Parts: sequence; structure tokens; C-alpha cells
Amino acid sequence: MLFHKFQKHVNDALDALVADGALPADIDRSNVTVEPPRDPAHGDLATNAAMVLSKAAGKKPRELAEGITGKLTALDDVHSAEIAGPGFINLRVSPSVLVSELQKIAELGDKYGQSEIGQGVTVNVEYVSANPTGPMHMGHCRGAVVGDALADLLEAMGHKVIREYYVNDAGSQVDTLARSAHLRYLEALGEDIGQIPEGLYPGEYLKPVGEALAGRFGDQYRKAPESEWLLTFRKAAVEGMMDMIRADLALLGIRHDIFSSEAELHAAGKADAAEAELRSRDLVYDGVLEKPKGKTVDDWEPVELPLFRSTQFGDDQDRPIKKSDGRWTYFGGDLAYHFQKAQTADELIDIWGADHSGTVKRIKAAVQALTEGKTRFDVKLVQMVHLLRDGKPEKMSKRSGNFVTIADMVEEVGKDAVRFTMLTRKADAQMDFDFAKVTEASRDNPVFYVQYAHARIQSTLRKAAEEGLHPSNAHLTKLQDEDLDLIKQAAQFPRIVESAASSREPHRVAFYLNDLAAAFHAYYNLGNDRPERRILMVNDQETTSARLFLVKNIGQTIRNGLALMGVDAADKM
RNA sequence: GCACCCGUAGCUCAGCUGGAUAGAGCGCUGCCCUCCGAAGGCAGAGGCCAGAGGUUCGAAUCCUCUCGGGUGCGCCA
Repeated sequence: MLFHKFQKHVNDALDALVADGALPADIDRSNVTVEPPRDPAHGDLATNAAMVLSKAAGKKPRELAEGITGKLTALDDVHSAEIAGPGFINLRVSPSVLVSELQKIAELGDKYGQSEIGQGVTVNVEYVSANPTGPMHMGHCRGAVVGDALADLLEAMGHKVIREYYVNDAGSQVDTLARSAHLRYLEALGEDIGQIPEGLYPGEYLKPVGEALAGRFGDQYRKAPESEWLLTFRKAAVEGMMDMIRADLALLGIRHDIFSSEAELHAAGKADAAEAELRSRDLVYDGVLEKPKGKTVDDWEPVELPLFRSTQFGDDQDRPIKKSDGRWTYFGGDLAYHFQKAQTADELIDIWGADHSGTVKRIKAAVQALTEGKTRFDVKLVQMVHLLRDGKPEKMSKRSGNFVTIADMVEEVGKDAVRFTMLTRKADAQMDFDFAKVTEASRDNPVFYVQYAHARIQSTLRKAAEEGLHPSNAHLTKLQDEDLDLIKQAAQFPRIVESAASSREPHRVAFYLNDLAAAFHAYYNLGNDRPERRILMVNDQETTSARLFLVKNIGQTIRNGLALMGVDAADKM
């Protein structure tokens, strides 16, 4: 990859200066960067090496820069190296470097942009993890897309990735679900259930579950006391909900490797084991919490509970792992769950909705305590999405009556628009999702704009083929400045993917693709005013073959980027 | 009261983990289709990066405080 190549060139130049005695051998180079400058007029790449190292080297930046440029200009890959500003070294790369990068795209195909920096490191990405009490709605959507795209990115970096969903099937909300299902079961048996009572789930999505239960058990549990059917109904209802959720996720192209059940976790004694471990290290103790501040609590009574010392890790207060009735708190289970995940992965990532931001500290504390700080653990918070239609808030769904489901969204605008749009904002900023705008065929809709670029490329290739013109790498020396500039844009791709993966910010790929598409559209339009800048020129088949080769691989790059976001590339539209 | 996130052009947002004169789209002004997809492109105007301190060769970016917006804060999940 082009950037690594020049990083190496700079590094070699520094080695050479060390050999010359011009630099101390043990100098810290970790801050040396090789990046494209913000202003293209400054060249293709710039390094800050001279500025960063000047102090330790005991030399003025420009003096050091002269030594470095001296080494760099001797290289074939370097067309020119100039010192600028406070000590930047601006590099222009040789055309041959760009041409070989283009060949690289063609050679690697779908794999262009991938890397091996993640080899040998397993990352567990937990995302969605919606409660199994109803269908997926838009509140889950962004986290689902961001988590899935992040998993794709990490895989592209060579990581082994485990995509995991934590099923909260142990809490009291599952009892509520079971009772709601029982009501639907009675309904399926022909009883008039009237209004769904307050406190139960009113959604019609439970009807099929009730029918299935009626089919399975007949009227066995019609009159039976709750204690006889609750467990059975819980299990069946959760399974029904999970089937529905899996189907909803499939609409978005999302599939998890593992669904971990909270109930099974407890049944297997994992929480007990985690508690015992933490107690042995005095990180869990029995204590009484103070009355919460800032909120009036009517029924507050001080109770002794097993508490995790999360304050030792920066949390505001210690957190209970069990309730006064002896059952595990959500946190108690989550703590054990993360410990379990850490057994099979080197790094953990959780994708959470911003409404859970208050619990980040305690779970980070727990992971740090349980893994003794050895497991890297990030919680990525995904901010709220406001649904709009033509700029006006839209909260209701026609179909479900009370909330907009993922199925509604995908049905209306399509998987690609949903996924791409969810990635057009950094995750920690709130975003608007306007039903009217995400399907608009215009410049300011990035989904369309990028897909249009790809379709335009495919169309050009088709048209060329009709005229007997084909892409070929036989005459790439015919490529001129504007062609090479487009290669430069494509050559950024591996770097962008790498930075998006390491910073855990999948939206960078979306913004990059928008830039690449813009560069292509501008390139394409050059031919409007200047016939010699057209891609297809029947009287110059050599240049045409080279440009077709270029354009074809721009298409490849766009496709690869879209694939990382789980978006299909259109060949025509 | 406390914690977390956000504050960049009139509007919606980027800003590559600290780099050079802060970018893009929309909107506004003026251009480019007898010509590969104009569903596109080119050019122009538009900024005290919320504010104040600090860190350093260098800050929109890191630290502290203030202001404004959002989210959350019980043994819920």
C-alpha cells in the first residue's frame, strides 16, 4: 500500500541519517507521520519528521529536513521533496508509483483495502442486544448498523471477529412477556380477552406466539395457575421474539455468530463464579447504598446488598450485583457475561445506545477488575436518531400503530439507504433520518451520489464494450495528470479503512466514498468541455484502454467501500 | 445536584487521534448538455471553530472553568 511504502521510505531515510551520525540512534519516532497534506498544492504526501525530531536531535527543523530530503530525493518513487513552512517535507510521488498502485487495485480486486494488522487478535463485537420483548424498532437500528459495519471493518483488518448478541431473557420483563403471551394464548383458544391490561405488552406481534402456544398445548394451561406455565411460556415467548428479531436483522443484512442467553449464564453459575472471584479479592462486599441524590424517591429503604467496588475504578458509587430478593441485577449478570466474553476474545467492544451511558463506568470497571486490565474494552455509544419526513418529526408508524419498526424502515427506503445513511454521521453525534431525503436522487444524498458514480462507471464500461473498447493495463503510461489525480484519491482507501477500524469509526468510510465519488464525477465531466479528456475516444484506443482500466478500478474501490458498509453497488439505476 | 455526548459557514455536517491559508453539501449568484448517464460538473460570496484561560515549535483537535443543547442518573433493563 502506497502510504506504508512511503512511511518506510521516510523511516529508511532516518536510519540512513542515524548511520551517518546525524541522528541519535535511540530517538523516539512514534510521532512521525506521513500523510497527505490538507492542501493538495503542497504535494501528495507530507511528513512532520523534521519538526518532531528536531528537539531530540538538537538541530533546527529545517536543517534536519535538508538531511532527510537529501535521502528521499535519491529514490525513484519520489518525484520531488521540498521543505516548507516550519519544517514540513512535502513529497510528490512518481507517476510510476501511482500506476503500480492502480495495478494493485486490479490485482487485489475485492481484497483491495484489506490488511493484516489485526492478524492473531480476536475481537468480540456485541451489538443490538435488544430485549426479546418485541420487534426491532428504529431505536435499535443505528447501533445494529454501526456494530455490523465495525465488525466488517475489523474483519478487513485481519481480526477474527465474533459477532455477538446478548439476550436479556432473565429479567422481570420476560415474566411480563410470558403473561402477555398467555393472554394471547387464551385469545387463540377463543376467549374474549378484551383490553390488554396495563403493565402487559399490548403489541399484536404476540398473537402468533399465542397461536403457536395454543397449537402446542391445547387448553392444558387455560385454567392452570401461573406457576405451572410461567417457565414454559417464558421460554417459548422468548424464542418467538428472537425468531422475529433475527428476521428483522436479516432485513438489514445482519447476522450474529453467537446469541448468549442471560438465563443460561446464570444457570451455568457464571455469575456466582464471578462473584466468588471478586469477593476473594475484596472487590465485592456486603454494604448499604446511600439514598440517590437529585431525585425524590418515595419508597427508599436502606438494605444491605452485595456491592461491587466500582468506585475503585472511577465510578461514582459502588453497584449492587444482586437485588434484595436475591435475584441478580442486570449488572450482576452483565459483569459475568463480559468475563465470559473475555475468555474467548482478546478485545471486547460493546455498542450501546446513548441512553445507557450512565452504566459505562461500572462495566468498564468490572472488565478491568475481572481481566486485571489485560483485555482492551471499548464501549461505543450510539446517539439518538430523530425520524423525520420532509423535515417534520415522525414518531408513529402506520403499520404498528405506536412505533416505527426496522421492517417499516427497510420496506419503505430499502436496506442500502438505511445502512448508508446510518453511517453518514459519527456515532456519538445525534442524527436526523428523513424518509424523504434518504431516497432522493440528488447530490446531497450520499447514498444515491455514491451509487450513481458506480452505476456511471459500469455504464461507461458497457458502452465501451459495445464499441469494441476494453480496459487494459497495456498502455498505462498514457495516463495523464488528471488520471493520476484520480488514482491518488483511490489510493487513500486502504489508509481510510485502517483508520476507521482502529478508531472504531465506520462513518469515515462513508465520507471517503462520498469524496471518491465526487472526484470521479468531476473527472468524468472534464470530457464535456475537453474532448481529449473523455474516457472513450475511438481514435485513441490506447489511452481509452488505460482510462477504462482506471475507471474500472475506481468502481472496484467504490464497491469495496460499500461492501464494508453492507451496501450493494448498483450497476444501473 | 452528578455523569456522559454535542457546540465548526444562514442550514445539515466532515475535519484523517496535535500540523501549513479550517473543508463539503444544501441555500444564494454566475456559468457548462448538437458532446461517455446534466440523477452531473465549474466558479463566486459566506468563519472570532460557543466563550475564557492553559499545555507547545504548532490547538477546531489535549487539560481546566463558564455558557448553551441532548441523554441518563434507584435493587429497572
